Amino acid sequence: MSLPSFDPKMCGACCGEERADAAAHRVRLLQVARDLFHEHGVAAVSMRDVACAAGVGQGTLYRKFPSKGALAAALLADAVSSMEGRLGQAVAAAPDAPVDAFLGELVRFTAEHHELLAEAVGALSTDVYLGDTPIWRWKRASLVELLQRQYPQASFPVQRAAEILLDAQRPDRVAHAISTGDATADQIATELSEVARRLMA
Amino acid sequence: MSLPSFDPKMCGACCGEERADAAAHRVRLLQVARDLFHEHGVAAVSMRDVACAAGVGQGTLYRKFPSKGALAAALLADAVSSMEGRLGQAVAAAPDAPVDAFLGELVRFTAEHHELLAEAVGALSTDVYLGDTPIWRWKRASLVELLQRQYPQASFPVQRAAEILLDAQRPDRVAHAISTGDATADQIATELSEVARRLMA
DNA sequence: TGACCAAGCGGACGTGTGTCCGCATGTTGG
DNA sequence: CCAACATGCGGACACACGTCCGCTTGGTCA
Repeated sequence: MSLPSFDPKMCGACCGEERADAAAHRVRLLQVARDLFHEHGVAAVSMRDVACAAGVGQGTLYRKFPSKGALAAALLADAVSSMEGRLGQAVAAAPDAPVDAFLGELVRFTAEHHELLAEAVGALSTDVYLGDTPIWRWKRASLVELLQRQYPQASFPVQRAAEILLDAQRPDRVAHAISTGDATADQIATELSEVARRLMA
Repeated sequence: MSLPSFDPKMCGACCGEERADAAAHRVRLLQVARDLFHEHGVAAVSMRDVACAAGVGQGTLYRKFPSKGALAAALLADAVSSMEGRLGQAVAAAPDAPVDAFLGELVRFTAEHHELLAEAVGALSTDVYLGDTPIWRWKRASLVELLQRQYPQASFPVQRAAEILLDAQRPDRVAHAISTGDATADQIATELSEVARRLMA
């Protein structure tokens, strides 16, 4: 019984094969976007900036990444993959409290990548409700799995518990709390563990 | 000991007196915006549309309402005021379970005005974290008040409990759940009451 | 009543996201 | 090696939000 794994392809490429030069453009675009976002902040960098800095036209950029949110999601995909490793270790290190370990990793992840996360959810169409992003689904599935493992006899619906725990760490709120010194990532994670315990008791 | 009251002026007008014609423009703009939003949906109506339909220039519209979010907030202000009435009655009718009554009203409110709510929070600057809107502060203050009343000996921080309960009814999620038939407003409210009870127990 | 002035007005403008279509180029079969 | 063609490219374009500044007009005071 293992955690659901995250498929980066859900975020980046579309279907079909890419021409060799197109693939090169893709990696350069990701690289340039990562650098620019890191240097100036996500909100301050326009899609035009990214395209120019990479030496391609806007159309090319939008062909690879249909929106700024998709670009952010593609950048997040790497981070998620690397988190999966730490996550496995953390869960293995605390076999009787996997939820707490997971929430710890997740809050840190949220705090570190809150700008990209905000961009990734904010740019979706309004029919699909905003949280419904591949990364979010992966988080929820993992959390459901761990909640069931840690609280096998819970009397509260696990799906909803997972959603509540995820909504309680909205990127903007986490970032705000940490930047103003109201709380540290670890404090937030501990608090969420407590919420989980009370919900699932 | 009474609930905090919501001040509509926090959402609409700026300071100072308005010239007579300007006040007339304000009410016409609100009227026109309400109608257009109702007819075509908030997202499909541009600020230019509103200004044109009201027969004024964009500058005039933006003078009254500095952003589309502010316009949405001004429209919400009425709804909040009218909700305050029902809220008082609901709380009075259930003196020993005011939190549950409040959550019921709130979820219905969220479901009904989710488009305006999304617009009102989505259009804020990114320094201030997104939830920090007058309406949201009013909701949290009221909920804190009622939580303390219903659960005077809680062992969980009331502020955080209130925030969790509010984040758990994100407009997009509530609207999505209801429109797909996953849940009714009353079911969501009941579930949230249960969350409150478990958190505050 | 008339002149003065600040408050108000309106649309041109700047910047951002995302679309479109004619043109270039990598790829493949002969 | 060359031709033909699909894939990819790039920038002009459409449209949105929000700003700015010169002109207009309601209100007031002599």
